[in-house]
Amino acid sequence: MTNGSSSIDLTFAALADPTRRAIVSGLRGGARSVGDLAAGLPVSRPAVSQHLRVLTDAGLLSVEQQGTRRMYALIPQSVADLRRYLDNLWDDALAAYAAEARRQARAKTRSQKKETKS
Amino acid sequence: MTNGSSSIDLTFAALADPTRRAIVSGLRGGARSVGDLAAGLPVSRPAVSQHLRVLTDAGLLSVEQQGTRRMYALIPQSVADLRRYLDNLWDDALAAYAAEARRQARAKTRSQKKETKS
DNA sequence: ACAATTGGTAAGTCATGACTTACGGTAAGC
DNA sequence: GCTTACCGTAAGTCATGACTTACCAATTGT
Repeated sequence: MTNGSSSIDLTFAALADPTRRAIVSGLRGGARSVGDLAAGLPVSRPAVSQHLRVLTDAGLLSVEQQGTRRMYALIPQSVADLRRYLDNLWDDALAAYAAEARRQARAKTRSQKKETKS
Repeated sequence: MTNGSSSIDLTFAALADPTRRAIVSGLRGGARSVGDLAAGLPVSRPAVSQHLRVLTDAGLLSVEQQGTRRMYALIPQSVADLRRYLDNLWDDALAAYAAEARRQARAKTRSQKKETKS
């Protein structure tokens, strides 16, 4: 249990690329076809296909064949998983931060007593 | 307002690397020195220094010089920012998902009526 | 059957970045 | 003052991955 970053690993790697985050943002309004997505991006359609592959492998997108087109859509659950990962990080960081604040407060009090004494 | 990914961009890029996420995880319990962090990682100390630079530039970590050592700590606020980004993504994706579910339900109803009729 | 639309795959190029060793610089201890 | 501990930076190597063009497969409509 050193870290449970099996699927989280793929997710972060997928969202690291700006073009892929643009694709994800473009899918916030619902499912879209590959050509449709590529039309709004500064890269070629094959490049978009490759990005969609990465995002799908990471479990972020779902595909559905509709005639000759393939409709890609965001999977809300995957975003929820990422959120949970950050929630844990946030809780721990906050706790550590609070503990450190208390520690510094104690140290300050001690040094003040010391000054008063000397 | 096409996208507000100025700082979010650096954050995602920073967290894309597994070693850097390991560093962040190592800091969940509080501040630690460079050598201390490097001792628990499979890379050299200079490599850790470089990672710490990236994480600090992304606004994820803070540094504090203590004698000859430099203590790095997680900044909770940065994690909170990331969380907000995902919250927006999650809300939109959920709404689109729900809308799509309704659309499919309508389409199914129509096709069933059609079948009944024919 | 055939042409057109749509999109995935292959092969190759090129930039980015993660890592190493070597070095320099600063603060504590003798 | 000199050594020791700690750490950032420089320079160079090497793997990864993002992108391109070219090609191929599948579906739709005439």
